[in-house]
Formats: sequence, structure tokens, C-alpha cells
Amino acid sequence: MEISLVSGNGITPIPNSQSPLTCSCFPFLPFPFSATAVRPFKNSKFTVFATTTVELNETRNWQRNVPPKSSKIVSLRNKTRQSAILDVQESSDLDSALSRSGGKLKAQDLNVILRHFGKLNRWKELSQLFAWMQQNEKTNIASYSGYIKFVGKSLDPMKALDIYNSIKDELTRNNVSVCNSLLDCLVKNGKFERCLNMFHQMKQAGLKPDIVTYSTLLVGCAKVKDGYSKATELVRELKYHGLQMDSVIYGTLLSVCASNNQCQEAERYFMEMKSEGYSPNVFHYSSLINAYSVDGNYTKADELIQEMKSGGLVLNKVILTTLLKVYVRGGLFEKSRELINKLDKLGYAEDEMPYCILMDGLVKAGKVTEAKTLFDEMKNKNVKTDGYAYSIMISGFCRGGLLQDAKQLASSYEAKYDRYDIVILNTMLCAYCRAGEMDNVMKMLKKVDESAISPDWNTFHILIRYFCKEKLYILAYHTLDDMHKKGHQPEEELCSSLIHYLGKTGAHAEAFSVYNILKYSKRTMCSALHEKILHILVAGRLLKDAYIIIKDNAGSISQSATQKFAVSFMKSGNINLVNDVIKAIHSSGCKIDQKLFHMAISRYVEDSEKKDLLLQLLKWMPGQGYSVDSSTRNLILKKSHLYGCQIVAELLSKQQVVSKTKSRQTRTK
DNA sequence: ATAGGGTTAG
Repeated sequence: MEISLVSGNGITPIPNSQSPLTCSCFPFLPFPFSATAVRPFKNSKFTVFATTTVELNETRNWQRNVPPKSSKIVSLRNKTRQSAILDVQESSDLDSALSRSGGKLKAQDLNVILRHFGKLNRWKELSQLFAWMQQNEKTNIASYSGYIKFVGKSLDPMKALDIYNSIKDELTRNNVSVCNSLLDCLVKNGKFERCLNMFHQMKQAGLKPDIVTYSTLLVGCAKVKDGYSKATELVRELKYHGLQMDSVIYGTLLSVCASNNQCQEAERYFMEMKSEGYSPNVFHYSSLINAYSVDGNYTKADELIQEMKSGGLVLNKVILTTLLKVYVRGGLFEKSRELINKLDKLGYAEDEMPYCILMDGLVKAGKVTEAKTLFDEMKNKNVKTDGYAYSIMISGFCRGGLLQDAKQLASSYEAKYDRYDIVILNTMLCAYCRAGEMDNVMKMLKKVDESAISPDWNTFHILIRYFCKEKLYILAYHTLDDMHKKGHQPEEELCSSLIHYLGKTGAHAEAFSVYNILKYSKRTMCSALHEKILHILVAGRLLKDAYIIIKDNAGSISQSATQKFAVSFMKSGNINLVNDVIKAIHSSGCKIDQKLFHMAISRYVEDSEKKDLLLQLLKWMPGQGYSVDSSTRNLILKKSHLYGCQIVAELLSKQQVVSKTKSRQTRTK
């Protein structure tokens, strides 16, 4: 493997990342990858749901059974438009079809085609069509809300934002469907912060939010930290605007509570909902049971199950699976096992989820063997798997230090399935890294690169740890840099150990770069790190950078480290900064000793062009209580003809006054 | 005539 050419001393340069043969996810990796077909691992829930919605609406329209307009002319025109729609929709050359038939179409006809492309995930044609509609001024509100929705579905929230921001017409921009469409797009793509900002901006511009708007925003709260308090705020706001809470909003709220560990608040909303006359359905119950799973509160979960039964509700697959989660979290493994059997009898254990829940619990309780037994049992039953079960077991083995088992299971997954997503990839990567299987690590990275999967925070961490373990510090550095550029914040501990190794192996500039990455991605960092990087910079003769460290972090650097830096700087630092460095050291509370002054002044007298700097220093010294000693004084006097005898004499005599005062003070002490 | 919504697994 070429990678082993990068030696452990951390100095061998990495092949040029511009090379067309490198990996696009990890541009610094020194092996050739070709990007092949892009195929998502799983259908997202969203895709399924959005399709269902569109189909549902169409069914509704059809059921509405609008009577046809009677006039022959109208029906003829409709026919013309209908065939024009089909022409554009089915054409293999969209542009020519549009120039041929586009003129016959109205905005609402073009919207039909827009939805058609959107439904089939034909994003390129979707944008092309919309651009044409804009150019020919054949858009209406539906075009915007529909197009933004589909751009969101195509996972391009930034483009959706651009489109929204480019809307000039105020009525369109403040239209509630257009706004809801954009907000939903941001939520679905994990840009909740942005979504809230947008929401405030929209309100200021004149949007009148409706219940859909709040519902959309509340869904986002379930996915973020601190989502609960934001949800509370939103609920207060919607009530203030006179909007009515409904059953689904309560459902969303309960799920927000469950995912934010707000068990008591979930109970409160559940009660409130009941008192407003809504009877809870399976969604409400499953969210509340899920909230109980956090603490494994099986007593309360069982009570809810009883309540459902007496209310005549059917215990469906999700309810029973959620109940299993409660039992597992509560450590009731026997009872969990019985519940799985029950699920199996009901035909609810056809996919791997219930097994996964129990296996995960067992593994986390240190019962890896029991988990493996269940895993084998599941496989013998030919239960469908998407890789979850494998990743639970593989990481379980890793956690238990059973690296050979982990590796074996990983390769058996590879042999049987050719489907990957980020979690299974990370798990396998981790297993191979822990087992030290370089070739397999590379194979996994190649998989990442060949698929549409983008490496996440975890991927980078696993890799960086591994490269450090293998003493490939420069490679670890490049990975960290890439991680940072892709917007992930690396952990401080990882950075600090990498800084340590890079420093030790002579990669001083890289160490400094890691320090800066940490500094700019975190508000606080361990203060000992400043001193650590200072030592590295001094060792690497990166004295100007070291000076900045001293200046910015005076409080957290020891006197001895400062002193060491100062000596180095006086010896070989940039002469034009010598005075600045002396001042910085002084103001950091460190006394400047005679040796330093002597070194600085020796450098000045060697270079007659630095006369002004010398005079400046001599002028500054007495004000701070410093004076030169006799040997330094002689050094200056030898060259005083260069500086003007008069000035030098004056400056030195001022210093003598200082030194006399000082020695007198010392004596009286 | 366009927007939206709740439950389980790594």
C-alpha cells in the first residue's frame, strides 16, 4: 500500500491533492479512486412520505370530480394544452420541447410538469424547467412553493434559499405556502438554526404564520439539542396568535419531549391534550412510552399499555417495539426476550428492529455473548437486515475488545451485502482500524468515495485516531484539516494529542495549524495547550508565531517557557520585532533580565541600520525601571559614533539614575 | 392551487 510510504517521522510530504487520481472524499489520501455511480443506501422516510402526499392529493382532486367545462372550444384548448404537457414531460430534449410546446402552456400546466419531474427525482430537468418558466414569466405562487419543496427533497437547501431570496414580488415572498415550503426544506435538511432565523426574518417582512408553519417548525425541535425550550416558545407564540392546538401538534410535541428527555413535560402535554377533549391515539401513546424508555420506567409504560387496551386501541408493531425499548433500558432482559417472542408470533418481528433493540441493550450491559446468540438466532430465522444488526454486533465486539470477532463479522457483512451507509461504514472502519487491517481500512474508504455517502464527524475521528496509532501523523493532520474544512469540530483531546505527536516528530507548522483549528472552532481550550504549542514553535524556530502566542495568552504561560522563548527570539527572531517582543514579555508580568537586553542590543549594534530601534529600546527602558549593565553599556559606547554621541550619553545617564534609585531601594529593604 | 404534521433500531 502506497500509504506506508508516509513515514512515521511525519516529514515525508503527501502527494499533491490536486492530482486527478486521488480520492475525492479524502483528497489527501495517496491512492487512486474512481468515482462511480451514486446510489443512496436507503430510501429516506421523507421520500416515501412526500410521494404519498402527492398521490393523496391527486386522489383527492380526482374524487372532487370537478364537472368538465362544456364548451367545445375549452375542451379543444384543454386538449392542446394536455398534449403540450405530455410533449414536454416525455421529451428527451427538454429545451427543444419547451421551445416547441412551451408557448401553449400556462403556469399551472408547467407546474404539472414540475411536479412530475419532482416526483421522479429528476432534479436536473426540474431546475431547467423552472429556469425556463422564470425567463418566460410563467410562474405563479404554486410554482415557487412546489419548486422549493422539490429542491429541498433533492437535498439542496442552499439552492432553495437562493431561490427564495431571489423572489422580488413581495406577495409571493410573504405567501404562507412559499414560506412553509422553504422552512420545511430547511428542517428536513437539518438546518434548523437557519430555519428559525428565516422564520423571524419572514415574520418581519410580513408573513402571517399559520398552524402548518408552527407544525413544520416543531418537527425541527425534535432533532436538536435544546429543542424542548424552542418548542415551548413556539407553542406560546402560536397560542398568542390565536391558533388552535390540534391532535397532531400534540403528537409532535410529545415526540419533541421524548427526544429531549422531558418525561414530565410529556406527561403534562398528554394530560393537557386529554383535558381539551382530544383522545390520545397510538402516536401519542408511542411517544409517551418512548419518553419512559429513557429511564427504563417500565411500570409507567405498562400502565399506559393497560390504558390503551381498556380504551380499545390496538397494540401495533410500533407500540410493542417501543415497549421493548423500555424493558431493555430498564434492564429487564428476560421480559424483553418474552416480548420478542410475542412480537414474533404476531408477525411483528419480520425485520431486525426488535432484535437490534435487545442486542444493543445486551451489548451495552456487557453481555456480548448473549447478544451474539440472539444475532445468530435472528439470522437463522432469515430476518431482513439493513446492516443495523451487524453494526450493533461489530461495534459491540470492538467495545469488548474482541477485535478478531469484529473483523470477522465485518468481512462476512461485506461478503453478503453490498449496501453501505455512514453508520455501517464507520463501524466497519472502526473494526478494521482497531484490528490494524490497513488494506481493509483503505477498502472501506474507497467505498465511501464511490458512494454518495459523505464522511461524518465519526468517520474523521476514527481515521485520525487510527493514523495516530500507526504513527502516520502527517496523514492524521491532513485528515483533521479536511475534517475542519468540511465543517466538523474535532474533539479537543484528539487535537491536543495530535499536536503533541506532530511537535515531537518535527512537524512544527502542522502542529501549529492543528492548534489554530482548535482555537477557531472552540471558544475555550485547555490553557496548558498554549504553552505546549509555544514550546513546539520555539523548537521549530517559528518565532513570529510564538510571539503571537505569548501576546495573546500571557496569563496561561509559565515564566520559564516565556524566558525560553525570549532567549530564542533574541538570538534569531526577526530583528524588527525584538522591541515588540521585549515589551510583550514585560507586560505579561515577566521581568526582563540583563542577559536578554545584552542579546538584543548585541544584535542592534551589529546592524547599523537598526539604530532607531536601539534608541527606542534605550528610551523605553528607564520608564519601566530597567537599565543596561556595564558590559552592554560598553558595547553601545563602542559604536556610539554611529548613533550620535550626545543622544547615547543622555539616554545612558537617564538609565543610571534609574539603576541608582533601584539599588538604593534594594538596600533600604 | 400552492405548504405541513406525530411512533421504533446502529
